[in-house]
Amino acid sequence: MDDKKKITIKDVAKHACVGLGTVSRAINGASGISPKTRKRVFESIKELGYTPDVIAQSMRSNKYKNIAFFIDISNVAFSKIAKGIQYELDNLGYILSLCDIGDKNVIEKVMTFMNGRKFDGIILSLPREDDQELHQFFSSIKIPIVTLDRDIPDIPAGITTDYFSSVKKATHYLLSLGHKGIALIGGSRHIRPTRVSIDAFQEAYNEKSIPCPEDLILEGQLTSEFGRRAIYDLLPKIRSGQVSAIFTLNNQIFQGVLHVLRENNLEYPKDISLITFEDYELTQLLNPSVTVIRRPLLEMGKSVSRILIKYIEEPDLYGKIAPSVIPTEFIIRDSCKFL
Amino acid sequence: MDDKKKITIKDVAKHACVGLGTVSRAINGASGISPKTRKRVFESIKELGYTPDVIAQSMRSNKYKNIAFFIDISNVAFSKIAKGIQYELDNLGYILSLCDIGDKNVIEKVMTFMNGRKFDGIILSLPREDDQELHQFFSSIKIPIVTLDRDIPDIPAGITTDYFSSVKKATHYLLSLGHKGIALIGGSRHIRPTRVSIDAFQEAYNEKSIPCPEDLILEGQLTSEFGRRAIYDLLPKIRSGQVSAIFTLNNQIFQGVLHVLRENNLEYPKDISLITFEDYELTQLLNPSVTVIRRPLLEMGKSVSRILIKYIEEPDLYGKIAPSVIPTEFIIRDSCKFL
DNA sequence: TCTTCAATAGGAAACGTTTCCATGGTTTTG
DNA sequence: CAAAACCATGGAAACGTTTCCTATTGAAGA
Repeated sequence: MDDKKKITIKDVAKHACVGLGTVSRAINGASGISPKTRKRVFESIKELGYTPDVIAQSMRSNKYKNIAFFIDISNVAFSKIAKGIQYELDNLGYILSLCDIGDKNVIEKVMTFMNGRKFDGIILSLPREDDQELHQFFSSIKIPIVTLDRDIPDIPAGITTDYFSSVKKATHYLLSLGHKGIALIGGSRHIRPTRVSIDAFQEAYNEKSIPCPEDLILEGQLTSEFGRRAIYDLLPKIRSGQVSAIFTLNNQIFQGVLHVLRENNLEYPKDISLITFEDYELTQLLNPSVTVIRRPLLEMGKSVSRILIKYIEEPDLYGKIAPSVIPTEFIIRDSCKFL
Repeated sequence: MDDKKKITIKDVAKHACVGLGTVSRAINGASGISPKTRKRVFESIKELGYTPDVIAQSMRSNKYKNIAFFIDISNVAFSKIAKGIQYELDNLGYILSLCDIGDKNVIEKVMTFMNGRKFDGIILSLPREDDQELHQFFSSIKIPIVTLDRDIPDIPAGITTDYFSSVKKATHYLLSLGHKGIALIGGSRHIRPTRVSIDAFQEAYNEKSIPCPEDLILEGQLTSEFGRRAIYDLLPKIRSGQVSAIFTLNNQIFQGVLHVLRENNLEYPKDISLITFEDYELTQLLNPSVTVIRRPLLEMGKSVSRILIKYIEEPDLYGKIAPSVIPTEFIIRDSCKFL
């Protein structure tokens, strides 16, 4: 009935007997308006049931209250990170728009997604750090961008997870159990988590003055396929006792490894010791349970959002805030045996 | 340098020596423009590197190319469904905006999320179907809404998963193995998947003329806490042999159950047989592997998106398209024993 | 050849805000 | 007490489109 016409700022102005600008100032909490008038305006707003039109607001102000998030949805970490991001953005009054870059043609996906759209900021978790085309594309965008655990030139990191200390601790743990032949299966050095983990792995060996078996550091992709292939190649060395432990750097690789071990009737920790990244239902409920490095995924999501929003609201700070360093945790369970 | 000013439709018009309306018509593929002119306009667009301003377009056209998706992010099904939705929306030129309603205050979350925002449509996966407040809120919204596997008055279902036949098949399977005391642990009857599953469960018993043990149908929430509590109460009956199989209706309940079984040194399938909903890394990699009912999550996401977009683009059809019926699959693995 | 009609084109108005500028009133200052 | 400074206020202009109305053109019909 009475909602046949949309209520606009003009109606509010008329109802409160003030000018357009005054209503706008009241809404935006701007200065240059007396408390008395502001109160009157809010009364009219309430009485008329007025809600600002966000599109019209965006049009004038170039603020969209909208954040784009690029990530590989297939990673188990995704859900919890997304939950953290959504939680925090909601608190701060922003919307989360999601783009999956789990499949091959990342640049194409990114470009069609961004095409003509308006966002206030971007959270980026790219599958590799050295893609020139992508780097160029994102450099050409003039809004705040932060990475989630990636080192990309010209794009500040929102958060940075401290893999180094836990990986070193985990490696020391294996060495102290008597393992010498530890195979490390990860992504590529072009991605921060893997790169840092490899460095820590090597340093752990060095600190114990044990030569690090470089040929057991297997770089590939963070997929179960790569996990399967890698472990398959290792089977002879496992059987000969040359390799007695496997350290996988993400859940997908871990799952691939586990599959092949099963197929070959190899049991852990009897035949092989296991450590992996990412603590989730699988590592907890497997029997025996699996020793892991845990990242606080929810907190990572919240943290990265907070930094991005700060950059958006204070553009002068852009790139000047040190990324939050997120601690990790080494959790010993039952998947490694004493040699 | 030359990008100090934004290129607008006016610049294109000037460059192509045509009027504003003509450029607009060209962009939107509208009629009333000759092929020759259209070509010239497109040349200018390309030459100037013009991209339409989506905000200004939205302002005039009331189209936003933006879909809101409400779901409990903590459910394992979420990732794959989201992947399917994002994939399809991307194809159709829409953006996916995500809102987590996994925590308690659903209505509050929904309202702050929607507050003043503009979407073309909504995909809804509510934690219960009988929340009056929510129902009222969504009824007051005048854009297309579809549910994901929920029966909610006045809101058409986008898809509907066929639980009935697989649950019946699964129950028959257990009965044929000699199990009589099967405990069914699910959510509440106020949610379609659980309701349909209970019906199928009962019918399976009836078809075999075996009295259905109504007291073993446990309704609660789809959480691991409820799973723990339910199984805990069942322990005496398991030990006495009164209950020999457990059928859990979602992954979170299943995980809770598994935890308690472990804590009590009960092994499956030796001490208890298990069947659960949702096929994922855990059910595949557990040893023994777990017999499951699988839903094609990716396809569910794609399907529901397609229907929603159809409703958006042809408003006359709203509510008139029968929801896609999504089949499920019963996969027998090693978690049930022959009594 | 003149009239009619359809197709194409141009551009003003409108969408609902924010921002800026001008105005008038009040307070401060010397 | 006059001048200066300040503040609240109203409203026009602008943001970049789409839509509608009007004008022009050329073809078809008589």
